[in-house]
Amino acid sequence: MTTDTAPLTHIVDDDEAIRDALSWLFRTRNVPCATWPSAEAFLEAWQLEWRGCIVMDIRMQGMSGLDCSTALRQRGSTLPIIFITGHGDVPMAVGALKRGAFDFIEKPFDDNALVDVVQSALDEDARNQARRSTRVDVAARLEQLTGREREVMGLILAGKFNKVIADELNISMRTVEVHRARVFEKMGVRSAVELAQQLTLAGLYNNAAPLAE
Amino acid sequence: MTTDTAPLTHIVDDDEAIRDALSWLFRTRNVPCATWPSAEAFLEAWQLEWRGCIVMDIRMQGMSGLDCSTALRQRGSTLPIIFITGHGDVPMAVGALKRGAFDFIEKPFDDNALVDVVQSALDEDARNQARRSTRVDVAARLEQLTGREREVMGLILAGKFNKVIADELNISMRTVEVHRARVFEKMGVRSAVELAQQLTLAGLYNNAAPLAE
DNA sequence: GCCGCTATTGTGGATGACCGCAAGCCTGCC
DNA sequence: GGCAGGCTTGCGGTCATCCACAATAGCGGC
Repeated sequence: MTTDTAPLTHIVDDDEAIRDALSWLFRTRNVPCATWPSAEAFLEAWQLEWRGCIVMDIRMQGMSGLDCSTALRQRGSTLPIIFITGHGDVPMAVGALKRGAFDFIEKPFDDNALVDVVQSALDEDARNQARRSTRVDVAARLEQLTGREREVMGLILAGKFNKVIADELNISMRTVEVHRARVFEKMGVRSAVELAQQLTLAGLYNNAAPLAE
Repeated sequence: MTTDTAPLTHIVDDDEAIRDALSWLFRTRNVPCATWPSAEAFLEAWQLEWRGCIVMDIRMQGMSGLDCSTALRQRGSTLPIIFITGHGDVPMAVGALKRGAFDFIEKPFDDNALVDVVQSALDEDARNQARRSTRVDVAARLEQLTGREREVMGLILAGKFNKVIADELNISMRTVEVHRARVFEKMGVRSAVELAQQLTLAGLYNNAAPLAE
């Protein structure tokens, strides 16, 4: 549980000279970083909890940077990725960005510009972190619910009265009350309003209440 | 109120030959389109309600495509913009995409590819439309609320009891009830739960209820 | 068989939400 | 001055929610 989740800038490049240069650059600017000699090495070590950003060459021996980013996204990573390339073209850059890359920089690059970009990538990751952690938290709470409780919760969020819920589930009102109380307890809220806010905010329950009239 | 809101693909280019070619291409593919000889002309005619997408040359006489997109965004347009360029470079493409462009295509382009991109841009606009219209709708309803009603609504969304709200506002419970009813009525909901969902979904009220424990 | 978890139900009471009816006060506008 | 709109309040009643106390029952695991 003592996982190191401090933001880290990951340098992924198969060229040792570049790795060293970037590493030196970031360290002198007080940006904590780590280096990886290949996409494969990084992918293997990568953990979902990692924060920070990735500075990766797009063309490498073995797995390409683009494929690496695809693999990361599939595994749920949201780390901002900054691609670096020596022989990039417009379609490649467009493709990378449309797939969610944070930036795409050509070599040779300006040291200050790169550090600035990394900084804003770190900022973005920090911002994402807040949202993500509430979502994870809410999802964990949802996991604790029993089937019946989830069922009742759905009907509560549909704005139905306990009486109606009881009818629909063919159980007594009292039972609904019990489930309702458990749902509130497990979800850590004290009212249906808070419950609705929490789930809607986390994007885990889009009831999309139709507007009247 | 009979504004024409049918999706339209706007071609903005100062080269008449290109306009004609694109116009012909889209028409033969059953993609309704309109042409504009300059960014200025388009900007002047543009209406917030317009739907569809924009295919625009990035380099034109007078205002550039990039500046035009900036102007459009400032005025609230969310129309997807596809840039076309004959002399683009990577930084230009990256800049355009990071500012929200939908795509960035180099000349010469493949007809089929362009039509595909336009199609997906139109799809995206249609998707956005749903979200936007509910947000606009909710915003309009919020406008109708009186100051006091907004105040009460805030406390309702904070999950407080009428009694507490009455205390905090130094008014009677009955008054709170009246405001509460008016809020529900004007917002077109029938319960606090629906209210919370509607506002949270529209992103117009982020109460960010803190998780317990 | 006992334990833990889940689902179920009842009674009765306290508290809160919602509503119709009625009405007083103040402000800005014609 | 009258009128509209907003803010205020009281009364009395209905309906819904929440909760403590109490209890039954099925299911899977030790």
